[in-house]
Amino acid sequence: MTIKVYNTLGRCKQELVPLRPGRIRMYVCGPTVYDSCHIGHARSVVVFDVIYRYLKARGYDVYYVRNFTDVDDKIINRANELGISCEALAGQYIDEFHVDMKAINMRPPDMEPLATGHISQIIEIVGLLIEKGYAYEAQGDVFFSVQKWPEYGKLSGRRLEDMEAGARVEVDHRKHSPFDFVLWKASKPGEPAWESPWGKGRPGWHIECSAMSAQYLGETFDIHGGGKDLIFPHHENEIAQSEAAFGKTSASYWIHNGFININQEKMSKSLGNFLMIKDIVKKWHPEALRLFIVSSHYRSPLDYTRQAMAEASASLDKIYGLLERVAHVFDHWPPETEDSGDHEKSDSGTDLWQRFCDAMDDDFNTARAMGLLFEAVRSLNRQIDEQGAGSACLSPGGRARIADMLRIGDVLGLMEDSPARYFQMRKQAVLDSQEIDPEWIEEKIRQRKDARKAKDFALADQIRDELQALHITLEDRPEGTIWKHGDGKT
RNA sequence: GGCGGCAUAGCCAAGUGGUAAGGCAGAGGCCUGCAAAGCCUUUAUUCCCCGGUUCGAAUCCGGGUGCCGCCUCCA
Repeated sequence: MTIKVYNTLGRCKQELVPLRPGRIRMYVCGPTVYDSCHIGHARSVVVFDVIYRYLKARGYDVYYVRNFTDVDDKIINRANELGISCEALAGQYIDEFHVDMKAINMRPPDMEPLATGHISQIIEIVGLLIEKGYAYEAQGDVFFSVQKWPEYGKLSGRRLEDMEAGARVEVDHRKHSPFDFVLWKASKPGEPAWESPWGKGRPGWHIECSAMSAQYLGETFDIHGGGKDLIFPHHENEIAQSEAAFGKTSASYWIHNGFININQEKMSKSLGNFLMIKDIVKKWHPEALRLFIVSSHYRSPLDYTRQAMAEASASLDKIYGLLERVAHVFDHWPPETEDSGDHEKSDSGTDLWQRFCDAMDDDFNTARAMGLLFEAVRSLNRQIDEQGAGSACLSPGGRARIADMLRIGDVLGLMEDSPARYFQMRKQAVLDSQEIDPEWIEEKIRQRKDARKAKDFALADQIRDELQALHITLEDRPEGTIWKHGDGKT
């Protein structure tokens, strides 16, 4: 079984062949830390988190690096506006980023380097590029000369001539070509600055990634990822400078995730429709956000709407509803499911994990994987129905299927809560949003129970309707009545 | 102007040559005092349009239409 990935470099699916068997080195462009993380960051970060988890689940030794860009124009501008130092601003948003990542169940990368921690490596690469004739200095700035690099444009599929024909191009007469980009920037007074052979300055945007990826993963590594928008110019420039400096291939596979729109509009400052991760997780379970993201293919555009999130949330309820039944059957969570180990087909034939791998091997097709997951949910619900409540065990096939489901959850970052905790959280959200005392609900349930006992169904139904209007749904179970969050329909 | 992508049921979304996954919503049924949850059945003779290739196309080719992204900071 081989994994196929869509490589932006070449624009086709290719077999994933690691540079060294069994080992994968991947680098993903992290955020520029000058503001809070929005849902677009969430998608990128979730997509690569799932890829990371999957490769590990498939037995690869993975080393995953995601950087922070902690020096650039936006940070400087913002810090000046706020009257604080760049370090303080960056530090604040790095901390916030970590809080957000934890909230959405991200596995931390193996390394999270800072651009400012790698100035000497950056200076070294810039020097190398000048030495080799790919870069030139002009009044303290150092530019990369795109005309000296014949392969410039190979990632984004652009040709210099085409771009020059139509693009709006800044006029900087020191540049040999309008598309030359800055490797090292002379600092203005008050800006962060480091000593360099070209005077006091700071790194350009792209060079940091060349320096950090080379340092932690080697000059050639396996996977380089990021958002689609980074293809040009960021990754195009990065690939040019890295390959020119080191004289070898940079990354084998370039993976780019698609964008998220909000109600079919691009997120933008002017529309004021930026959705921050910290706000989303206040309203929804973090796994609902993850499920929303993995429900479509990572390269497709994704439209965020309230309804789409509500559907993702309902889907998650369905999954946890099954887990709750499983917990009840086993009287235990997590259930004691003897892991089927090599996951060969058991008697009743669970090849769920294998089919999941088939989907994921095809360019990380998580949408197809979700279909499999829901089929498994249905089949397990059916099995539990057929056995009847109180039955203490599930067939070996059922147990293996549950084990597979949880294993899939480990990859997608779903089903990581216990069902009890999950529904408790959902209930708590109802209580908090309406300032309801749970004891009051219990009292209502007792009143309804008495009414039902007395066959006063009119009263019983009236109580239930009253609760339903408050988004509280009752379920009469053999062992008694429980309540769950509901949609408020009466 | 250049480069690239997308168009599948009411909505979301898989499916790259062999006869349309899955979720939500809807309808009917089982269960229930009635519900809820769960299960079962059902909902696209058809995949934007027009041609072509093929025994066979949502899938390949040509043309058209409509959306969208990038080319400037952006995940």
